[in-house]
Amino acid sequence: MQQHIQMISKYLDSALAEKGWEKIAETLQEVHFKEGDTPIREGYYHNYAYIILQGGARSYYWKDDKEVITWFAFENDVVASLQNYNNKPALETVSFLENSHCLKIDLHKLHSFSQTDIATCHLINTIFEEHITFLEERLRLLQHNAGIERYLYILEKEPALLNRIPLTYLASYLGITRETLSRLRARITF
Amino acid sequence: MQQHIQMISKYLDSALAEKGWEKIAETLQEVHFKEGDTPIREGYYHNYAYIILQGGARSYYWKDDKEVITWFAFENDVVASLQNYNNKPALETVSFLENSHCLKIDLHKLHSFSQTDIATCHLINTIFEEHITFLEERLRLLQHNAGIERYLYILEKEPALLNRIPLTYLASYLGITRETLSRLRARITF
DNA sequence: CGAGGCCTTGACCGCGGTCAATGCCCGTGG
DNA sequence: CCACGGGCATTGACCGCGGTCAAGGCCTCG
Repeated sequence: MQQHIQMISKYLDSALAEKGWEKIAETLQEVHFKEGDTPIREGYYHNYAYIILQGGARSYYWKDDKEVITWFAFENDVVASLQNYNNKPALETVSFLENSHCLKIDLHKLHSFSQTDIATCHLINTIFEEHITFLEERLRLLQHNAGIERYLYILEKEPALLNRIPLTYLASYLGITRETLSRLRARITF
Repeated sequence: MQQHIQMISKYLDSALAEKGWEKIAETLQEVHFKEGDTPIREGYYHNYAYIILQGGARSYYWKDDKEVITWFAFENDVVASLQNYNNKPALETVSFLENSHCLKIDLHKLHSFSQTDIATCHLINTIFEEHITFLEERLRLLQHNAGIERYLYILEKEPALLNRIPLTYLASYLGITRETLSRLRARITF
């Protein structure tokens, strides 16, 4: 199980320092997903979160008849629905982009550990905080920036993303159409 | 001090059930702000959060030479900078919209209580969770909705907002210009 | 009564959405 | 080995939403 803890490299430093992962790490199980697998579905309850050891996933919801992508997750990221954690149906669908290798976290156990184990409670705090930082940065990007600035932001901050996802997904993530993204890219190249 | 706890009505039910507020409540102090007071400033450290008992505030940052408003807070809302909580300079400025009456929370104490007191740790979890829900809803609003839909959302979900803030602020909050908001409103009225 | 803050309205135009056609890459099957 | 089809990206034509700049109206306060 120590091996699992070592794999959770992203939260390792802060969490192990307070022995935060030890309790939940004992319950972790390794699982594999294939490209296209969709463990978490909008409107449904799902009792697990996942840490991606190898692979990638995306989260999206349906607006009118189109998918709107809200995030991507890759190695060392946590994949979960906050609603599921609170015993409610998910608001988004999570689908794997690649064949993936994950650690499975039981949400009921995590929730109940956090009631009595302060280290687990801190662990959740850390994950929440990181998610808030991500969301606030994303809101800054979307609230008052033109399409070109949104794309340049990805080029600068997440260039690796371009090699792992279709541009159609990136466009949705940036809140623009695939055609507009295509034109923005053409503008930059020449 | 029990009086303070009773005033924190928004988090009272869940928090008091686990005695979450008791430790930090002993350190709360009542403070008053005047319209225009700006306790939290972009780039600066500020050691307090506030619960608004009466009044209102807004948070914003500077983009180019314009203010971009990220949230409003009124009665029973918590006003704080997550960066300040983590001992870093604030990313946003918080300014009071009205003469306000607040409870002041010492962030250092809150942080240190949360290290040993699991109830305080849960309290922070609750506040973080609520903030995540707020941010995710806001991202849905901004990522793939036209101006008119954004305004209609406020009309439906937060109609009281219209009576307390200038339309210029609302426009910024919705990610559009004041002129566009004005035209949208004209379209709806007739 | 004048000044300033806030909202509205007008003219103009560029960004970005929609619809449709075309190009490119690659896997599959004849 | 080549031909076809499907998935994805690009490009074009068109146009409406929303940004910018500027002017004008309304209300409040000094």
